[in-house]
Amino acid sequence: MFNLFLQRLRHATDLTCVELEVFEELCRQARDIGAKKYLAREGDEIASFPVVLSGWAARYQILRNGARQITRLLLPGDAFYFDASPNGTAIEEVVTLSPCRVVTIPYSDMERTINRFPLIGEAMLQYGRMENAVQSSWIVNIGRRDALERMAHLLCETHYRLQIIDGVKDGQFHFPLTQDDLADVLGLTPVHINRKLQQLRQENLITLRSKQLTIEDLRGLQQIAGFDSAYLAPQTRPAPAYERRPVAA
Amino acid sequence: MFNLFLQRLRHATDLTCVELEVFEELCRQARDIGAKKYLAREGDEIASFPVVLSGWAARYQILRNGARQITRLLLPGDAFYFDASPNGTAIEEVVTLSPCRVVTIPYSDMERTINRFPLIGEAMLQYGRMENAVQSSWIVNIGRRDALERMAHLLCETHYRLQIIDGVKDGQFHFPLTQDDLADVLGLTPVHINRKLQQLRQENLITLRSKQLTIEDLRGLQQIAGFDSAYLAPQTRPAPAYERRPVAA
DNA sequence: CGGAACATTGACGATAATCAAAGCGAGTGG
DNA sequence: CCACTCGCTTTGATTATCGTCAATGTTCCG
Repeated sequence: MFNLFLQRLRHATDLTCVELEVFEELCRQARDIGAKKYLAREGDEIASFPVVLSGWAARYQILRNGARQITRLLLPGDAFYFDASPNGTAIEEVVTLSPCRVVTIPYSDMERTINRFPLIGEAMLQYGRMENAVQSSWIVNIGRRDALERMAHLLCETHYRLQIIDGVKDGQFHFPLTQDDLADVLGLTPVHINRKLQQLRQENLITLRSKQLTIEDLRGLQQIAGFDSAYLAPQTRPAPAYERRPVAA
Repeated sequence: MFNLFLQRLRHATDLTCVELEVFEELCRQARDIGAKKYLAREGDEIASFPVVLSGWAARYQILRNGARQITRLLLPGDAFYFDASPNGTAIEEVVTLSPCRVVTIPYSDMERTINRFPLIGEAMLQYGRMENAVQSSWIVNIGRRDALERMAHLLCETHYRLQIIDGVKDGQFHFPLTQDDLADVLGLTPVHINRKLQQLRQENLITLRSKQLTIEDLRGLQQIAGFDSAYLAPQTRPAPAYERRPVAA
């Protein structure tokens, strides 16, 4: 199986086949995990570097009143806690939204690989920046777009991110989120999600049946969402020396 | 003047006086900037490392319809584009919300300092993680809290972040945001902000006059907000080797 | 076949947005 | 020193988006 985390990284920087193969090696023992499995509980120590190789997961927080807000979608190739410190404490939990294959890479292996292939380290920084950009765009999305625009924007973003890892065929892809999940991503209620989905369908923008999503009119969706993929695109210029930190062995 | 960026970093990791002094050196030529100055325009190249030494600024995005969403508040000691690549392109603009003192540190100086004092590099990683945690919490805040809770949470967060840099005296601090600014932080309208502020005042939780904010009842505010400062606290454990990347000279 | 999870529908209610006008306050210029 | 202005805040009336509640369908899966 091709390593999707690397493919994400590869989107950011040119990695050679050698580097890809080495990294592949790290992912020997991926394990399968079912849907709705809770993979980290609040307060757990982050002792390694888990990556989703296939399937979808989500990071979320729960409020006192039981409300849930999903703060990131983890698509195939995404790291659980890229933004967190190893040895740190998880303040956000992760749940799988579909059956997943997950690798847990020991930090020591990570280190070694980055040492041998600095480009991988650089690609990881790039990947981290993309994650940040997505976080910002979610704030804008939830803060300033109405329900329909929000949905449309999320679909455009997801479509784009899946394309990077060849997860889209003819504008069609696997979309395992329930309407409850969608509600918790977009800060709305399931009922409202339902109605807005119907609206998107009626306007022939999307088809969504049995977790299979087809973007019928990408332009139209992007138009509604005001979607501009610039924030998801990698920075083309090479990072300066001080960011290319080789890892101490 | 004491370097507030370093004080932020210092909150994360123990830095010695020597390190502080060296960094101080970098900030010789800070410059004063008035309120409502736009410090980066969309598409500008990020050619150096600007830091707010005093005053407040904000990173934001503008939508087609003219709506603005602020995605981060830059308090004294915060870096403009910590999450972005040097040589990258700014997709978010920055505006000062009060008169500011800003230093623009050349990346070369940055590099040199981090090389000499790896702890500073480590502290910067820690700082970056805190920024990410704040971003996540904003998503939760805007997505799942009602107007009053949102306001309360923002005030708690800001209060906490200012405390770190000794910016609070007796629960009182300078709060330069207009109600329009607040609206663009919290994803609401100015009119609604006004009404909710009055509510907080009536319940004797805060006093806000001529940009001076007093937290009259911190417990009460935290209670309303469901505020837990854990996400803002530094990770106590040392970072593992692979994150302590010394910078190549 | 039966049950559970998920999707859909309708009626109603609440929070927040919109529109528009009036008040306030600090700084400016005559 | 006072009137004037401009930006900001406050207020009221009305509207709309979205939430809530509850019931009914549908799909999936053992």
